[in-house]
Amino acid sequence: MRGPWWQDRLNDAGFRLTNPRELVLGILRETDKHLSAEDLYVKALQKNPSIGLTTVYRTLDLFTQIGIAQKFDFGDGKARYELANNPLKKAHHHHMVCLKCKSIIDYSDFMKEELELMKKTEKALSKKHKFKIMYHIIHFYGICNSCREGD
Amino acid sequence: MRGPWWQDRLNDAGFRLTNPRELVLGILRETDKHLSAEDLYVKALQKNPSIGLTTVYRTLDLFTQIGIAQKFDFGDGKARYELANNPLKKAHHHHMVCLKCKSIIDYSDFMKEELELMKKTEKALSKKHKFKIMYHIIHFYGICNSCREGD
DNA sequence: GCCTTAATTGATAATGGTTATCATTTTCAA
DNA sequence: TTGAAAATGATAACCATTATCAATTAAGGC
Repeated sequence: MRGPWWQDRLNDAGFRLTNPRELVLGILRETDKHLSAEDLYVKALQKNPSIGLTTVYRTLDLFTQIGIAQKFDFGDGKARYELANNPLKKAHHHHMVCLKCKSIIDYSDFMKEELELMKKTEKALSKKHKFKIMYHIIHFYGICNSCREGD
Repeated sequence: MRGPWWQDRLNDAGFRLTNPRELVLGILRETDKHLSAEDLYVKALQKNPSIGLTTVYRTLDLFTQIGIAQKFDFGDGKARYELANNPLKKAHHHHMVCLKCKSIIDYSDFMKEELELMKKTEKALSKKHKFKIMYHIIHFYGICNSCREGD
């Protein structure tokens, strides 16, 4: 019997869909933001006061490795996570990060062209390096408008 | 009087080209690897035993903000740095990162198409969001060949 | 050159996100 | 039901990075 895609993904990779994992997954599915491990832990506590921070970290790491979630680093010292196929998110998007204030802007311009190119590249790289690619990330780094004015 | 590009970049941004900065820059220019702050510090110590780790961090941050260097996070807990225009490096390249062992593969396939697309995107985003873009990053995340076999 | 002021530096301590450890609990299959 | 393996959670430890602050250095005006 096949379940929802994330369950299949877990099972196929040889892992169990446990309560804590389901909980974290549920939170990821409900938001359209980039949540940190701490963010997720706090939200998880509200639904299950016995969950541990370590488990949240472990779960996020697992999700990332099997392609359920994506891990981001925006340079502010803590990692952020997003569900890979988030129904609430604009289908596919990327990020612009301010090197000063670490603010993040999502954008989704030129996605069609970009997706094509990425798909092509991904295919070639997978083959060439025998690499199982889970996801890709594109970041533009620079200085945002308000930080420039502050000079 | 204009000096080399990095000096101009510093001056134009209102900063001085000091000894520690010149030292860090020299090390970045001599390598084709992704060095961590610690790596750079150790190398710097050999040439100037009085340099401080804090200064290395500060210098790298400064270089990143004014576009002399690029900062990378490959998920192993420490940031890496590369010179923006490194004569030793393959002109333009990107990275594939293993989510398990954190190994990094540089690649430079499809660079022509990619550069075109990025340039176009960059232009549009800069204008739309009044964002001064210093550099972009493309990462493919997945599981490398040897980590897959280890399953 | 000398002086003034601001920029820069470096030693140290503190911060804080993440991971290691390990005993306990849960899950799945026999 | 039962036993082995997987998963969990509390705690301690780790370690990259940043804050602090007194000391040093650089640049421009005189």
